[in-house]
Amino acid sequence: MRMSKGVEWALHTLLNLHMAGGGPVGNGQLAAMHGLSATYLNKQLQLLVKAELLTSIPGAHGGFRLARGLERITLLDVVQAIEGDVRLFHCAEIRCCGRAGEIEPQPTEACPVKAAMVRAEDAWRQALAAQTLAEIQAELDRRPAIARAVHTALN
Amino acid sequence: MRMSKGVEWALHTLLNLHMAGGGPVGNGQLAAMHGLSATYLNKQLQLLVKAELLTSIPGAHGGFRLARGLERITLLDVVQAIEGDVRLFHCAEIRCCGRAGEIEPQPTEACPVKAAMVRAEDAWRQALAAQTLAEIQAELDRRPAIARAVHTALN
DNA sequence: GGCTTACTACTCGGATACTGCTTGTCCGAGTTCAGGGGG
DNA sequence: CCCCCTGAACTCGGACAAGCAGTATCCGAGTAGTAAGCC
Repeated sequence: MRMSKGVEWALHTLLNLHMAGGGPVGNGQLAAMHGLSATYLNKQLQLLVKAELLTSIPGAHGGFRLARGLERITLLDVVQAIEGDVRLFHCAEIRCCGRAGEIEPQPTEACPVKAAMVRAEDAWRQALAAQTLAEIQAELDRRPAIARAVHTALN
Repeated sequence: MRMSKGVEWALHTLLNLHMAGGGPVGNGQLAAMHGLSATYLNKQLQLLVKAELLTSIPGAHGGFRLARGLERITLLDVVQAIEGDVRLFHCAEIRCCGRAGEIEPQPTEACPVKAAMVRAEDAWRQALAAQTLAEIQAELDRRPAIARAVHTALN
């Protein structure tokens, strides 16, 4: 039960794209920014494109660009784009198998175990959806020197 | 990012042990209850023993027994026992690698990305810790016939 | 000199191997119970 | 009749394979810029 490291890569890369200023930035530069594998980062960025968080510009001087402002991108958007299905607990309905299935073959009500786990996961998802990348960027902006350095490094 | 199915197995088995009445129940019977692989279920139950949620009685007529009442077992206890480390997001501190590392080699403050993800996970863990198995059992007790059937099946 | 055209370099995008964890299985150590033999 | 001993059956416990998702990599398709050639 470990989240893919692609999520961390995607989050930092989205922030870097914002600090870059809006112009398209190539995959190679974005990877070099954090010493990542360029080809694998590309895979993650393609997922972000598919989720319509990024737009890709092919050809020379192409690259990736934010599809919308950071204030319109939540943590849940990023996690969902990279991980796909964000459900942690998958109920296999084992309560209807084996001897328990003989007792109650057709589940008349929802599984209480599943319901409890879903409640907890909803709290997680709501917390993810409540935080936008703009808020994280605001934290980074408390040290403007870094933001400026990133900007020059990517331009 | 999928939770081990051992969590579902453990939750249902703990509830079954409660309905069994307190006497030790063998691993084979517990597995047959839901048509599970007995040997693999045993692996999960050993984790619960190590977490002190269950006690094991060796020898003939032995088995597993709840170490404490359901009202003192939370969902977080079970998830933590099976999954071990319950942190979903592992920050690799990539902000200090590559060219970004040249800008800020020594992180003076906590990583805002990590902090945001941890906040969301804390909401999840709190929601897990807030729900006990006794509350789930209360839902099941709304149909006493099933609880009785499980009791007789395990005795 | 200006326009067309072919070439090159660079980009994204999907198809292809490798690794580690989850899942599943097996066999051994230990304990309890039952039955038989002896006192 | 009671006690002891031996055996067997059953249990847990850890060590040993198979499958699959995550990880990493490579190569092809496409586009923009550039430079040369032609009008």
